[in-house]
Amino acid sequence: MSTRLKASLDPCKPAKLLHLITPKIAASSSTSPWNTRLRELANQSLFAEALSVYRQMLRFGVSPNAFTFPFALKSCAALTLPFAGSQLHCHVIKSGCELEPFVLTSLISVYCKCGLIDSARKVFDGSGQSMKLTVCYNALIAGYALNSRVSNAVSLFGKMRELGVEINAVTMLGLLPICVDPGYVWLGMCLHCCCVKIGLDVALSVANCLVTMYVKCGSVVYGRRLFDLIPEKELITWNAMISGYAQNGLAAPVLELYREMESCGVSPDAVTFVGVLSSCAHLGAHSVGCEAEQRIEANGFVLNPFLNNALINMYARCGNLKKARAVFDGMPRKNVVSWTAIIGGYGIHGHGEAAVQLFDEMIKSGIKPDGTAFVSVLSACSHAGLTDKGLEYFSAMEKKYGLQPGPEHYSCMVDLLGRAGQLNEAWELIESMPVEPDGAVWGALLGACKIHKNVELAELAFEKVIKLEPTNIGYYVLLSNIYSEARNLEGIKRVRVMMREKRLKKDPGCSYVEFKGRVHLFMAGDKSHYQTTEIYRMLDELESLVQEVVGTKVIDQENSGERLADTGVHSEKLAIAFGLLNTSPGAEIVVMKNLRICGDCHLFIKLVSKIVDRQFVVRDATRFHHFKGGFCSCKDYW
DNA sequence: GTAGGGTTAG
Repeated sequence: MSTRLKASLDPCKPAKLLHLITPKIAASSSTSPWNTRLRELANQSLFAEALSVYRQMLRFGVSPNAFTFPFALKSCAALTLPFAGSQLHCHVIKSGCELEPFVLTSLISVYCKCGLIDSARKVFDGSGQSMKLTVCYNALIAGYALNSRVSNAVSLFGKMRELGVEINAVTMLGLLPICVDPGYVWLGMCLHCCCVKIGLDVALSVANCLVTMYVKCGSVVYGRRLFDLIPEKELITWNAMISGYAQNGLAAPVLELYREMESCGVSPDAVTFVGVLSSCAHLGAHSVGCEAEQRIEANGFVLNPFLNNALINMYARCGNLKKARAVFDGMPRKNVVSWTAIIGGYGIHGHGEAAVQLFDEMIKSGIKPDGTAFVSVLSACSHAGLTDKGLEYFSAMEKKYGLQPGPEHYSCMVDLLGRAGQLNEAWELIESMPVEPDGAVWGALLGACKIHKNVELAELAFEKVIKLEPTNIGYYVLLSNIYSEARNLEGIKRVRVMMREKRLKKDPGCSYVEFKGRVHLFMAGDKSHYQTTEIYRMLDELESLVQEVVGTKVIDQENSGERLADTGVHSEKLAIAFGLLNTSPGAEIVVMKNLRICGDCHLFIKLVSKIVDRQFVVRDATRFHHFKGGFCSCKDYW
């Protein structure tokens, strides 16, 4: 027996156990009172304590029985103790309980949860058919699902049907999560029908799981339809839908649903707040996020690492780097997600040096970076112009950390080289890619061509990108703007014809400002806001002030000459005017935009900032902002 | 007196 195995079940010192077992239990030679205590502890999720009682029981010479093992095994499973689990298996065999269905099922489960799926299968196969109840199948199916052995889970389900073993709600709960796999969406639909047929859909847990399955497949609409049909929603139901919206980038519906949930009298938990915070990060809804943080503190969820990571992300994305750093520094145990969030935060705001420093610190602290951590540091390098540093990291990725760069890393590198004017190197890098370049890679090259006014290469990049993403309007606009700067009217016309043929319309740009816990959203030329008159009056004043300073009206490059669309007053200008109208003189005004900020607006805002002596932050949210469900009207927000 | 399951961050 290995020393590790021995240590895992070694009896504890008696002093430690005083609070766990009463003298009466200690004095008893019968198994029953020990089992009762074991059950109590396991049911309260005090698994380490339950195992202590089990060890003590052996020490006192009390024999475990079929009522002991399920609780002891469950504790091993919860604590992921494979050695203790296999040692318990020996005890089970010794006591002759191996074929007790309850013990059998617990054994399968403990092996599955510890990742020893083949041992679980052996236990399953070693028992007679009559011992195999639905629960045994359920435990193994869930185990296969947990260990990503999708086809094994599905074939075991087939076996159940073939042998006529009863299928119940828990069978479905094990199977439904694997239907998120694109290859098994068909199974998900079949299972849904199956649930309805045998009436399992009324079980709240199954309904929750179905909602999750649909939203994880990206079908938020089906998920929501099902959600609306559930009459008595519990916390997990709300969380499934809230997390589903959050994962699909539908931030505004998350906040709506969160409020609805509260008005239904359901109290949020840590999972709810993770979804809410990530949506605040998407929307730049700083004060909603702060409000959520207060509630998190009031509810005692402060030590939850998921929540802390979500808080870092939210503060960083909302521009409050100081607070993000404070949360990060306050975390007793930081994982790679915590580091990635803070590095990404510094990167987004152009603090490349700080991001790089943090990345090095992370490595020093012994945390191994993953693919996402590299995305955040590489994009930080590219935004801050740290070309050499970025190249260094990129080469270390594979050589030092054994991580195969994906298209997302290559697009960062193309962006990095492209911004630095090394267009040929960027092109060569794409040519050398061992993986197929995606739209973002060619798109990064196209973007670089705009900066460095290289029409010839832009045409090549455009040809490639449009094959991969023929309906992405952004690339047509980019090429059109490149032609526009080169005064190539023929080119502009060609792009317009292509867009017309494909029936593409420019996505409406929108900007938004957060004020008193509400997000105020403006489209270009928007006149639906309740302060429209004041806003336009304010803009008129600003325009004349700017005109006085520069002597001429700021030329709107994007909208002069050949126009792609009649956009009216730019949305960021409306948002700035709204901010000036409603915030106190010293306060910084943070404007978020879903598309890239156009050069004309940039100039206008810079000038206004100087003239009125106010600090503006206009965030280009293209890199992380998704309105997949289409644009919400302003009314949805106030 | 006992077992199987669902929601979570970059």
